[in-house]
Amino acid sequence: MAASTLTEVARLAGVSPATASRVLNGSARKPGKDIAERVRQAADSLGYIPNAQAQGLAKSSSGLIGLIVHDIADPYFAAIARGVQEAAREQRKMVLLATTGGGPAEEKEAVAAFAARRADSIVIAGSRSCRSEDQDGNAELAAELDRYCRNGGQVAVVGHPVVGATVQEGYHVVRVPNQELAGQLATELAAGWDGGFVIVAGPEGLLTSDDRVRGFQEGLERAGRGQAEVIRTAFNRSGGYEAGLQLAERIKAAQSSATAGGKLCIFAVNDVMAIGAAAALRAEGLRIPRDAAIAGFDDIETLRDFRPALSTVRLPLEDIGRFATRATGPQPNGEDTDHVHPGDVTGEVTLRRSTEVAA
Amino acid sequence: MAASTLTEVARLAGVSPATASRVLNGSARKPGKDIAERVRQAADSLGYIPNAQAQGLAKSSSGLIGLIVHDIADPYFAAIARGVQEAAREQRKMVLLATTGGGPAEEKEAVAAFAARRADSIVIAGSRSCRSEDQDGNAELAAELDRYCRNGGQVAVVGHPVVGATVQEGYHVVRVPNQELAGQLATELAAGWDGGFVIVAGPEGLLTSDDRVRGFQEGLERAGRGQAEVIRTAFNRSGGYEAGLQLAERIKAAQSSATAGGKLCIFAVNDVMAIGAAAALRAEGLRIPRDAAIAGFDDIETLRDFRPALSTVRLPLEDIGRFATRATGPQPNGEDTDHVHPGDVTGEVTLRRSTEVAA
DNA sequence: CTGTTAGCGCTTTCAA
DNA sequence: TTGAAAGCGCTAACAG
Repeated sequence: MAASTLTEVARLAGVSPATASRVLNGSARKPGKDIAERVRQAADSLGYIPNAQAQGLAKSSSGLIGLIVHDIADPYFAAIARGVQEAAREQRKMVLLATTGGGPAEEKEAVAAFAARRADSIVIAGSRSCRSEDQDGNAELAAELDRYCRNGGQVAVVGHPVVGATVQEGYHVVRVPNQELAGQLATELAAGWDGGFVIVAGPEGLLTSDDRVRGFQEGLERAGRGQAEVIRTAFNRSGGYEAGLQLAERIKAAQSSATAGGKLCIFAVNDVMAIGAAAALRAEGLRIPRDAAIAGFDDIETLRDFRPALSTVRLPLEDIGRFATRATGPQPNGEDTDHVHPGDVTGEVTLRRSTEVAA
Repeated sequence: MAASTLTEVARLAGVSPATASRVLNGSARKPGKDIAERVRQAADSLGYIPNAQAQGLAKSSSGLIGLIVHDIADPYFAAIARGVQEAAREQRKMVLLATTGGGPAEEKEAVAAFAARRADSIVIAGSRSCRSEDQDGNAELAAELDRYCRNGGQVAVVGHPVVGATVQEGYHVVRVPNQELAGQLATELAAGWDGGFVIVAGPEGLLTSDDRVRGFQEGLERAGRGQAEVIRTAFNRSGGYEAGLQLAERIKAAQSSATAGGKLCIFAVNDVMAIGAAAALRAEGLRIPRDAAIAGFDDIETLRDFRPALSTVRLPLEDIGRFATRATGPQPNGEDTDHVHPGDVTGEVTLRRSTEVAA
């Protein structure tokens, strides 16, 4: 009743398990054609499926790639996951998924679980945090990762290195030029906007958010504008919504007062927050871009049909996942390929309706 | 350098591996407190992480749940995946992800891969197809699943049973009342709409799509309306977009002709298609609901901020994933709980702006 | 309660 | 080229 084993196949074919193994799985040595055929027949007459656990045990490698995300239902992570999945398929590996909600403690657990499963590599997506409350967690995570690498594991992190992680072999970082791109966005926005700016950001210490804020401020400065006010809130839709509510008040107040001069351009540090903010403004009876302009970051695919179309920075999310995964995989076998960066992440400022000045 | 083993821990603690195993992993028997402490200390002084592969081999079970989706970046699947992930965590298992693009052949491969890894259970999301081209694939998939179940695997399918699968122990189906709900949607829509209806559907043979079409037609009939025309296209955004382009032509023609009487209400069999169709109409200069009404199905979370708000049928996607996963898990240990359905999937018609008749 | 002894299914030297 | 044997790390009978 139980799945049949290599030994059974071997017996049926009248050969040793060793030979059967050599035939059925890729071995350096090639058994005789006749024998090979017999084994293969026996194998599929028994419906033989190799036991990956046993193989893994014997070879001490599992063909598994661990992926850590905050939330797989978040389109940002889902897009990255797709890329990871594709790259995994290229390497003929399977992906193990862990959802952590973003806490380093859970991430550490996920790494340990992956290590236990002897995952060949681990991809960590999702912003790092350097808040003091996360300090211990980060340290533990770093330690766990360290150990994993020391035992031969490969890890790739999207965005920033894990805070406190020792640089070492097997540890890759796929850098995302959040700061530069946010700067560009600010520059381009400033060129067509003479009102004020306000930034809707995630909690201080969230590295991705901080980078984008910093970059945006720099861009503003380069454009000869003053620093924008920063509103800190949750790094998700509802955070954006709350901030939007606040801003709506303010905008309406400004409109009714005689001061009504410069309109506000809101930069939310990611698309999902931007959508939340936009929803709040709309709920308060404001229109975009008539009453306020708004821009996001990421260019989430599912959100592209949103109207007014959201100005944002396109990030090649799927590629990011792919690159990260490839970085942990076997070295490409091409010759000149090893000093070519396997993938430099670049983004693109994409201005759309949501930040157009009224005609 | 390599991860340390149970044997090493045991040696350091001065006990037998068996004892070490008993204290470190949940065994029925409890070793003495003093000994237990020694072992535990040894374990974390060595940074011991149990080798799940070895455990799996020995216990012949892996703590893995395989999840099969068409595309993890599709918000529909991402939402289900989140539910699966949560339920997996409840069962202290990890999820293995396979993305198939929807073909039964790939699905079969995924099942085989899961079987090779000795996944404890498999959850298959994504519409079944009964198109003739998929017939062979379905048969093979069914056979693979069969074998998997016979070897003690648990499988849950979302929506419909795999075409041709023999009903048997360990095979669960989480039914989704697509047809009924589509019927209700049609009824409610018909109550407030006196124009015509047209259905934008996926390819014939896609069971989910077919159910929704059938249900909608029935609802129309019950409301004393004639059958709606069905436009077949791809079961995704671009399918919706194409259909939308066609319809836009038609609508504009009707508007310019004197006939301009009944407006069109478009029912797209899923939200993503609906959004695509809406985008096409908009691109052609039409407005919703002024020039046409439109409704979808699923109530995808990310799409709720879309304007005009999309009328749709809310499906508890996350619960669906959860239920499916739970169905494959250990029986709940409560007493009366076993004749209580672990989860009946129900949906809810949700009418919003996109189908409002102009005031 | 603890230790000993076999495996789980496969790969891989090492001989033949 | 093939087979025999040892072992990957852990669990589970069975003894002690």
